[in-house]
Amino acid sequence: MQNITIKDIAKALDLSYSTVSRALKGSYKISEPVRNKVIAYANEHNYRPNLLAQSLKNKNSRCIGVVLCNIPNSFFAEVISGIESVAYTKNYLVIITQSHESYEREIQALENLTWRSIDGLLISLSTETSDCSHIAALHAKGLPVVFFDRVSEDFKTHLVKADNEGGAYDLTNHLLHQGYRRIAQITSPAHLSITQERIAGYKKALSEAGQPIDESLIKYCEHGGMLFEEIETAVSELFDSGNPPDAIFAASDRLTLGTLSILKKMGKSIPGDIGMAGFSNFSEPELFEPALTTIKQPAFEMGKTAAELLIQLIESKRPVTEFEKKVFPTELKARASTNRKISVAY
Amino acid sequence: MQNITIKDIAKALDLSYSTVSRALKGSYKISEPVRNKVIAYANEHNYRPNLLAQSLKNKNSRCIGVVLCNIPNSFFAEVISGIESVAYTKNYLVIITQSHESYEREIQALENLTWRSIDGLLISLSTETSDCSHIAALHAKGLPVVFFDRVSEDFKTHLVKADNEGGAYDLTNHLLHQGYRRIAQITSPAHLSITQERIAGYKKALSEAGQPIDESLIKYCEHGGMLFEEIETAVSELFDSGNPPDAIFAASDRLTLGTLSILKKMGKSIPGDIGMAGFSNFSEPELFEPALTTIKQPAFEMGKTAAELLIQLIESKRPVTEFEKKVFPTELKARASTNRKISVAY
DNA sequence: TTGAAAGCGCTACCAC
DNA sequence: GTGGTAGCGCTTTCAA
Repeated sequence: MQNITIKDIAKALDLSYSTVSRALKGSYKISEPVRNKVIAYANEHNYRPNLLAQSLKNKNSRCIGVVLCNIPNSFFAEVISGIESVAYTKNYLVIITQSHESYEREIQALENLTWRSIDGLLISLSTETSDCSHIAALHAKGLPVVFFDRVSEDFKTHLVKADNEGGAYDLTNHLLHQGYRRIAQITSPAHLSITQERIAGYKKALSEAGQPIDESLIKYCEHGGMLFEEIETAVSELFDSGNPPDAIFAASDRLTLGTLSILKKMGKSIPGDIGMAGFSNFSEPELFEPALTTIKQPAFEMGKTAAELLIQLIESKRPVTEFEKKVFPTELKARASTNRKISVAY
Repeated sequence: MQNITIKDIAKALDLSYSTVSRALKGSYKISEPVRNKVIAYANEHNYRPNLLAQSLKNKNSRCIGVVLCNIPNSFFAEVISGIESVAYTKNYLVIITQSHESYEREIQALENLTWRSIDGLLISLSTETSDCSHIAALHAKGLPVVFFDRVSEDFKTHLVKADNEGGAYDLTNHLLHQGYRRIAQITSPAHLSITQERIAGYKKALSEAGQPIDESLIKYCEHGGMLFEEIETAVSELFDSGNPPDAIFAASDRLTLGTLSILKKMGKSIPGDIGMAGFSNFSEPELFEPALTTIKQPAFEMGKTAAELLIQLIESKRPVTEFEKKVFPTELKARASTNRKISVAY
């Protein structure tokens, strides 16, 4: 497992360590022939600088840390691909850690990452996180941070998110156009930015259509659907109320699949008895029964942009003072689950 | 971003570096009072050893590298969770890299990982990989390696896999019991261990049932379904032959979803026109139309075991000479997609 | 243009 | 038990 080192090259070529080091870095203060000789030898013997030693010396690691709720989630899995695509070309390593929607584990993940010395952080907050002081502390110490998806507006840094309000607005409008009137939203905890935005878009569409807003139709899942039971509770509360909804709009990937699963178990006919749609990045929503109407976020692009902004921050010579807030449009794909016209009883 | 170091502690407590270092490691050669004093001071000032420095010195990194085809795949996503669950408790960091089913990228990923100094490697081969000399080189240099899922039998090391033959056998048997007779298999490239095993199980079941084996019913997808077109080609070849199948068995997650999608696009009635089932770890296969019969692998357990075996290898004092081959049973879940009795025309 | 040497933070060997 | 010191591989002053 041992690689050739600068010392080996120096010895072989009868040069000093520093000369070799400089030649390898392409310093101008080295004569052509020496530089060429060193580089040739290095290539020939497959020299690779020891990153650990470099990092120790330079106090950087060429690693970026990612904290998100969980990998199997199709939205985040795509985001990761986006992040990796740029990290790969810029020669950064991506270290992914999962918070599993727990504030505790988010803190642990962060500690672990900083302990391992990362050059920058990409984070999407866990559903439990309302206090961001653990992140603020790192940010204050100078760690570059970029938020994506579930962001905090309290930081002077870049933000990457989807147009959650627009997506929720589009989806609610679509449901209204299909003739649904009592539209429920099953959503994440109220303190999350994404929740607030998705509710705002929903209310905006209802208001514009002259529809009443019934707060009892909005069900918050405190663990973002990590606990299947909380989705079950939300759904049964909706149906057990005297005035059940005629459509459900689920505000995240997990909530969407969970709700669909519960509705089917209850024997509800979709889209006849009830319309069903939600935010989801699952790759094949048309395979579901019924094919699922979704709001899709450009997850790959979001990951890509977040990573680009972060690396820009990391590599910037002078302190950055202008920060961007990138908002990506979402895409509504109407399918059978909200289409009363092709409704089939089964 | 600066943490307190051993030197700071030594200075503050008027001790030597080495004493502090030893006290922190809980060495027996340190007097109680000194040790306690050091530990108290360290805790109070939130001392964290610099891992980079430790790694440089000890020539280990407490990182394990993982190479797999791609993260969004539900099987691998679960495997990752399993790996992380043990890495987390053993205090290892998991670095995941994707080969995207490309031999080239697998080599690059491996180079990147070793350059970053990992203590051990968990790998599932890409579909393109038939020559394992890149891995053999690292293994020969002393890097602990554990194969999972798509393994190579050419190494003296631990292997973790599913009972692919048993799973394929069970599924084929199930199809036979449902009355299907011309059962096709859409599968990965022939050189992969998983392919060979899944075909063996399939053939065994057919033979035992006295059914003929028709090689033209086995379709290999050279890229494991990464290219949607190769699945389309496979399916259309099956149907365009004079003698089409009455059931299809897809041998991986991606192939299963791809095939289902194509059959639906073709307007085939499942399970009436054709039965459909496959290997898949997708979390909600009952949401599909029709609910999908699957062979599920214990992905989490497999990841967990692979990581445990790897860490055992890494931490073993003496050279390990006895290697394990862990084979995990698969689970057949029969659902509507292979059930002719509840077949519905639509 | 090149070389010597210090030091990043840590561990381990050798004295005492 | 404790302290001094060398060295992991690299970069970077400072001299020459």
